[in-house]
Amino acid sequence: MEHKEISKSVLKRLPIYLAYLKGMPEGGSPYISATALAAALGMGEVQVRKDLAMVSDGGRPKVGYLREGLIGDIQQFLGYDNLTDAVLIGAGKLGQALLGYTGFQEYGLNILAAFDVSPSPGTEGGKPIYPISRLEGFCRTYKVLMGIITVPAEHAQEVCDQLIACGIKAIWNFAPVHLEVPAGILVQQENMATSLAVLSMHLQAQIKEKK
Amino acid sequence: MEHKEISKSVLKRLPIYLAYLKGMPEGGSPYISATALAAALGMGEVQVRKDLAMVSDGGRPKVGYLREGLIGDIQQFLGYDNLTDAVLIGAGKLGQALLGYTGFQEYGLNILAAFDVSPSPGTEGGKPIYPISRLEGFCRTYKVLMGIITVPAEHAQEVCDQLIACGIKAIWNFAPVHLEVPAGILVQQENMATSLAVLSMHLQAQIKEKK
DNA sequence: TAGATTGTTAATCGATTAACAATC
DNA sequence: TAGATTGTTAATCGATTAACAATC
Repeated sequence: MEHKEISKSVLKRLPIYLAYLKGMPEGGSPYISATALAAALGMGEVQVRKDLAMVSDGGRPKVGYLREGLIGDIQQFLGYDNLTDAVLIGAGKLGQALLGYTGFQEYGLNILAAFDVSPSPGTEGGKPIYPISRLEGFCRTYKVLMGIITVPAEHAQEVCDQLIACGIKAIWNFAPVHLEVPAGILVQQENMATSLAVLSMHLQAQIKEKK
Repeated sequence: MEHKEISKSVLKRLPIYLAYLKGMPEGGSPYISATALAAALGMGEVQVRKDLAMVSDGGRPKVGYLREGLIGDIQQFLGYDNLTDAVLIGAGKLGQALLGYTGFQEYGLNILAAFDVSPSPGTEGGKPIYPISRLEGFCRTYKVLMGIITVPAEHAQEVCDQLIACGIKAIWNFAPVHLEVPAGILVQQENMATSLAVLSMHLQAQIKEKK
């Protein structure tokens, strides 16, 4: 299916559908309707239908989508069928957690190695940890396009600049700072504080209500 | 300042302003304007001004906001001035990373303890790890309202149900599954797959362009 | 004063939702 | 056929942006 223009909000919902579809119990019907998917995920029926129509044309009236086919279509759309190689900078607790997480393969992400200013020698989850001095050579050799930043906030910009100098085009930033980058480089900010703010407000409202 | 109705999108930007304001170098002007803040963060000038107006009335024409005062206003608005106690379920890599992260205090979050089905005895980052059997007693004793789920996807719903049974009102879920909860309970989904999707699409577009 | 900045009111934009026609 | 489901077109809603008046 040809890609139409797609909004960021649709893009963010696709992995949610994908996770649900993959997690469905085997043995049931091989079909799933947008209606059923919407109900299971607590989302709007029309929204789901529209989203699915954007990535797949396998929908059949009265029947719905073939589950397997839909999974394939979403994966292909998201580019999960060809793995993206990435490097991770900062092998602290969070960095190690990400390194050790085996689920990223399913999302098309393949972390090749980690880099750290003072790497405790050895590997983590089967992935090597190198000194940061070897970063550029590594990135050039393997033509790495994605970098994951898990260093403390105060070093994030510096690391970011290094990654860009190494030819990286997409950055997944877990440090709670805004990164300044040239045009053409995408920064995806993973901001825990943002999520916390939403939760915190909810609890405040709860507590107030109780009074 | 009295709280007006606030949209989720504003709520998500406030912590970003806060982080920047806190990280500003000392010694400069004690004032900061919405204009300057917008420029530094690469955001719309009017948007920032409107957001700030929502949480503070310390803005003075020609001068801007007193940095200290603005920090205080945002923190108060987000409820970061009184700590929220939380429990964490699932002391795997990710759970340990969160337990060990000292920065949450700044966001008003205080993780009291972690729980796990088979806890390796001892503590992590000064926080105790208990067997899950002690969860309910603990939550009741300390009147905990927030739970953080870092267990594998297949156990997330079960843990979620337990937390709710313990009186928890807000859940921060790191497992990549949709949680079914009764009304009045807030689930904040921390979905890495979502961020990855955005990055993945960007790289695909990049690669295509190159051809 | 002039100019930078604030806060507000109106216009635009985009995404979600509702209504409906098409299909098996 | 009747009914469930699809996909599309139009209406609504909300958030962002633009224009402007107010202030020090």
